[in-house]
Order: sequence, then structure tokens, then C-alpha cells
Amino acid sequence: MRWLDEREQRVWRRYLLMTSQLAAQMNRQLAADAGLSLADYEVLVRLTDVPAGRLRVTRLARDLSWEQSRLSHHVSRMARRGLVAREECADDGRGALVALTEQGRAAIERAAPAHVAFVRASVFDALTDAQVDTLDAILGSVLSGLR
Amino acid sequence: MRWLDEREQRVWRRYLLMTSQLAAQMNRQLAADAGLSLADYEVLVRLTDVPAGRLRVTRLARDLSWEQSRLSHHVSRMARRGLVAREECADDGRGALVALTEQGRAAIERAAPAHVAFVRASVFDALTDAQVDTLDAILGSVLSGLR
DNA sequence: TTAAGCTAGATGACATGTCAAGCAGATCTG
DNA sequence: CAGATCTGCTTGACATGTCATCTAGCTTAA
Repeated sequence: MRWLDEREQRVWRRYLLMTSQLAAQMNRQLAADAGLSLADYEVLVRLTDVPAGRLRVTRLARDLSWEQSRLSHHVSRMARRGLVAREECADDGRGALVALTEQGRAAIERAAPAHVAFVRASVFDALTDAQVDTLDAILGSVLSGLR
Repeated sequence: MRWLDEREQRVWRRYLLMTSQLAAQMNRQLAADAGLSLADYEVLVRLTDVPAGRLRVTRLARDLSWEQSRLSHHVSRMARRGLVAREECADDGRGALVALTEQGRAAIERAAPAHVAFVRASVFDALTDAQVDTLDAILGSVLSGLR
């Protein structure tokens, strides 16, 4: 049984700390700016990206790499707040579409500039170009191992 | 307003994906092996690290970089499951100690080998030494910007 | 064409996390 | 030394996420 050495432990603890702090601060900023969570933001971004402004539930879940039931619950909550709307699917009687509402579009347009500025300031501006390249490689290696 | 360029967007999305997948898999593995969550594991590790096996609530929260109320709720849940116990603090009438129980110690001893093996396999074994160094630097830079 | 099985989604139960408020025991100050 | 304030911790309300299960609409094969 091989444990983590000193350096590995330090890196690992800092990894856990950094990821949780970064997520917490993004959540707080989005909440303050536009009453959104990071999860809301991700859903809205994806919907904004497609011309029709609507996607099938399964497709959206796959795009976001979310579990389907998580998305279903989340859509319910977002619908209650008027950020998205559920629509029937003509093709498939079982299907459902999640559609961006005007209010949802307004919310993400309000939130996006400060959110992007925060990501830029706290991540990309803090790193050299070479570090970003290495980070990309690291993410790729770890991700491919996870599948 | 400067948005993220192609490469930055790709890295950022992969960052969000990788961090969430890694956390999800760690949680699943810990749950399967020992009925623990990653949060439980972190609490138990910290308590195991101190000789007395008990810490003041505030101290533990600070060590973990958790909000105090999160820890309080979490300790309640862990106490209900017998993993830790709350104790009175002799020094300070307001204070409370969180103490590792036998059952808590048994749980972490059961969980640790596979958990460490998973972290090693999915992270450290997937990276070169130079990548780990760069990761360390990246974590440091971003963290210092977050405070 | 119909019964078996598959697929899309929703839901209930429950664990987790955040924020704001509450409470009781320290501490400080006039 | 008595009120004001601060501190350590808990609690309630509520948002979020997971797992298991349910339902209804498709699909397929005898």
C-alpha cells in the first residue's frame, strides 16, 4: 500500500481547498449579481448557445454531464422561478423540452460579464500561458482516466 | 469587456467537468467502501491526525476551511451515525469538542486504502512530476488570488 | 398486433450546504 | 460590577444533489 508523500499530500489538500473555494466564490458572486447559482448559470449558458433556446432534457443533461434526475429537479426549481419553461415535445410523447424564457435570458445577460471577469481575474490572469497549457493537459489526462 | 477565447473556454469547461467528476467518483467509492462521504472522510482524517482524537468545533472548521455552521450540521449527522461524538469543553462553557469514536476510527481505516489508491491512480499516476509541480504552482497562484 | 422490454422523464426520500437568526457564556468598559 | 458587546455554537428554512423507483410512451419480436 503506497500512501501519498509529503508533496502529494500538500498538492492534494490544496486541490480540494482551491476547487471548493473557487466554486463557493463563484456561487456567491452569481447570487449577489443576478440571483443565480453556478448550476443555474450552466443551464442558461447551454440554452443560450442553441439558436432555438430550447433542448430536450436528455440532451441538455448529456451536454452538461449531469445526471438526468438532477437536471429534472433543477429544471423544476428554475421553472418555479421563471428562468426556464418546460415544453412538450412534438416528436416524442415521453419527451420534454427545456426552454429559455425572457427572464432567463435577462438573468444570464445580467450575470455574465461579472462572472466571466471573475473567472478571468481569478484563474487565467493568475496563470502564465505555459501554465494554462499544462493545466489543459492535466485536465485531459485525469479526465480520460476517469471514464 | 473581454470574454474567454476558444482555448480558455475549453480549459474552463474541462476544469468544471473534471472537478465535478472526480468529486462524484470519490464520493461513490467512499460510500460503497465504508458508507462515508468525502466530507465525512475529511472530518475523520483531521481528527485522526491529532493525538487526542478531538478538536474544538471552531478549530476543526478552520482546519478544514469550512463554514462553522456547515461543520455543526455535519457533526450532528455524523454523531447520529456514531462516527463522532460531541463533548463539553472544560475551558470554555460555550465551547464544544468533536471527538472521534471507535466506530469513526474503524470507518476511516476501512476507507482509507482504497481512497488513497483512487487518488493516486486517477491523479498522481496520471501526471508527470513536472505536471504535479506546475499544478502545485497553479493552485498556489489561484488560491492566493482568492483570499 | 400484442405482450415484453426499453427509454424519457418525474418524483420521493434523504444527505448535504448556505444564510440568517438565536442563545448562552465570555469579555469589556464606564 | 452591570450593561453592552463579542464569541462559540446551534438551529431553522431552504437550495441543491443522489439514488431508487415510478409512469407513460416507444419499439420489437413472436
